[in-house]
Amino acid sequence: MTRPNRADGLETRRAILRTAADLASVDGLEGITIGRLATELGMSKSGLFAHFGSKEDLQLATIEHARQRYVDEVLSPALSEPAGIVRLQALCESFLSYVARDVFPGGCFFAATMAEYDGKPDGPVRDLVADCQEQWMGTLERTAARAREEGQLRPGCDPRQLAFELEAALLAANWYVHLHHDASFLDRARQAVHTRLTAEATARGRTALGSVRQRRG
Amino acid sequence: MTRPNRADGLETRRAILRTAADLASVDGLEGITIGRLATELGMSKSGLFAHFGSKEDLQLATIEHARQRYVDEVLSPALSEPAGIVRLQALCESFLSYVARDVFPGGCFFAATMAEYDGKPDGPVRDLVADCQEQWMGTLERTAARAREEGQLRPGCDPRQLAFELEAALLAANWYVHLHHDASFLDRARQAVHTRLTAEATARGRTALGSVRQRRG
DNA sequence: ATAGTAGTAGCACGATCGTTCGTGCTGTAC
DNA sequence: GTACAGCACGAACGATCGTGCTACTACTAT
Repeated sequence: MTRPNRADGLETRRAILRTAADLASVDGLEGITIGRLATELGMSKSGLFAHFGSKEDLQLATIEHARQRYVDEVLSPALSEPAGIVRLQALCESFLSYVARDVFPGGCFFAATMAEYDGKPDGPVRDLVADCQEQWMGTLERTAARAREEGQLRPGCDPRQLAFELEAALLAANWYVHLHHDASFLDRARQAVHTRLTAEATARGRTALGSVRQRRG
Repeated sequence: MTRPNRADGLETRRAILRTAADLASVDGLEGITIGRLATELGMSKSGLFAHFGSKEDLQLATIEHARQRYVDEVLSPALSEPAGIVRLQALCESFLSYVARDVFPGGCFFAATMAEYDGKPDGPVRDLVADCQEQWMGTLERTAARAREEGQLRPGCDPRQLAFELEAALLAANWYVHLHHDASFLDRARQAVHTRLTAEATARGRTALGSVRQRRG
């Protein structure tokens, strides 16, 4: 049995947040309970609670933890691809892979929390959730805009509209995969992304996408 | 003050379910509380509870009530349009209108409950929610299939894929309208539906869609 | 060796959860 | 007029909620 060390606090805190994020992806951020969380981690309610000033603080910290996990699992891999349409495609595929890999047990953490808070009145938690969502959509949009600048997308293409439609397919896949226990919805989303991208792509854009596919195939 | 009549039971039950569905669209079906519901309706917890054998029964009844409202507000209006691509378009527009009209205060009831239960283990409530979702997607799919039979959609068009992509746009609009308090996402979805339908439509299909648009001015 | 600090546990609080029970009122049926 | 069914109520149950307060332990710094 390891005794608590000087630096165990941060370690414990991390473990709490990891478990909290996992639980929240299933039961929602409001569904998290200090008691359940403590039981899950084999510690006392009060011991756990002492790491946070309030449940709201815990929720906010959980979101930040999940954001970091999202960056590591979805954003970072895709950012190694060249900016433009290839990266845009990579972002979509990265998200679908993240869903397929069950990075969070209940599906995408942010999809779950967005759905949980979208009808609720404003508040710190809701605001942070909305901010995360906005940031992700912004990434898609900026990547699409860059692709258009590179001449890979039609000049008339609306980056925000394209981001909206891509994100819609990704979100729908996330829901249906879990709701119907059917991973084939990931391929439906891939199909949708492919259709949408090639429809908006210029010849140069299609070439860029094609060369990636060849490099991988 | 009205005294209870012989038939007041059903009336009260209906009022309970109406309020329960409204609350659930905001806070989720698990977020419903007998106490809050009773307070909201100005009656006692026990009096309310007596109408249902358990909270789960209340949840199931709430879903059935919401399903009826959905039929009235979304399905029925669209079913007066001629079968095929016109009806498919009408179903999408009907859904967007239903979101815009705030039929449920927290956005689409079924989007909210689907998101709430998609990561949870099976159970009667989850199963019913999944069934509702499947039925709606099935309606979109069958309508698309019919449109293809009518020669309004390309022979190579996959009705289920099309239904998935349309539904994705509708769902995304539902989330973002409320999350960002920005009704313009409804137009984003309209744009997506239009793009998708015209891309899959034959000349005959486009004519059918066009004549409707003209008829409406 | 001593004081101080970080981390955890124990215990208790008021509130609220879903649920049960007994009671009373009202309108209908005999 | 009396019995009954339908409906709602208040009180109370054990459980769990978020949140404090106190005490103990292990480590660090002096």
